[in-house]
Amino acid sequence: MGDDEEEACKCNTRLGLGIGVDEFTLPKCDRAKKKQVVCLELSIPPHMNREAIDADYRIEGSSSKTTELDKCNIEKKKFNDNNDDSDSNNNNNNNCSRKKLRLTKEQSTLLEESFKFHSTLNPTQKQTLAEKLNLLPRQVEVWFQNRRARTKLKQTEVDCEFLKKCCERLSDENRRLKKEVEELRRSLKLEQQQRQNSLFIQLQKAATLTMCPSCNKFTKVVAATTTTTINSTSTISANNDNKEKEAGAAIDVVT
DNA sequence: ATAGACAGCCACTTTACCTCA
DNA sequence: TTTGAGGTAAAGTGGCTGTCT
Repeated sequence: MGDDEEEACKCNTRLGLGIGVDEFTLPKCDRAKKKQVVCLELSIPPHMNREAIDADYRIEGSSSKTTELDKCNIEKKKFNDNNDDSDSNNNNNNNCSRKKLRLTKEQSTLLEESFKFHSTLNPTQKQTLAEKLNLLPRQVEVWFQNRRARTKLKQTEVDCEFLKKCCERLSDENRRLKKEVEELRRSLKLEQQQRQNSLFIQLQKAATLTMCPSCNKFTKVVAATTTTTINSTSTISANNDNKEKEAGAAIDVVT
């Protein structure tokens, strides 16, 4: 049992919450006793001191070309050198598997440039790029997948904005056309009303004329008392333009 | 022609890490 | 100085499709 393990047994700084027995998360001393515990693991792996963690968590900006995965492997190697126990090794693997890779600026730039050139990679290109960047081909592949997703998302946002603007423009146009239609309807209605009014007046005038069956002359009956005889050929014109004139004349006659 | 293995991609999700209030 | 929320990006997962045997 290593010193770290001993320390963990003496001073168990773990928070536990779980169901069943998790032998991997138990210190060896507890494992040996097969303690049944409920635990929430919140512990710093014994092989990682504070400096190691801090260094690992701040790769960006570092001039080192070493990747997280490499570091992980280094850590694994270190750990394996110090610990022969396979259970502890598994625990270490679990911790490393989800440590997040932070790409350096150089790596990001090179990946971006390759992406500009071709958004998908064939296996050879992937391998070459991975070697160039000191990354795993899988990491390059994942980066390209995520990059494609980001591009698509951005394009969707752009499209969405464009469609929104189109929609606004069409709504405005629709409102404008509706208004125009409404105005046209109103003026048409007014015109119709005016026509009806003038027709009505003409009809009224026509109703006041009677034709004498014997002499074929129109007689305008103004009132019960006064009548005037008008020559049909001269005063009744088919021409609508003259109707107003006639109406005026009729009024003169009436007086 | 068909079934199964496999690889690659995508959509969605999880997780580690960072920034900022 | 600490802390929690929210954002970002790497990585995990599952489904789909095309290719090969």
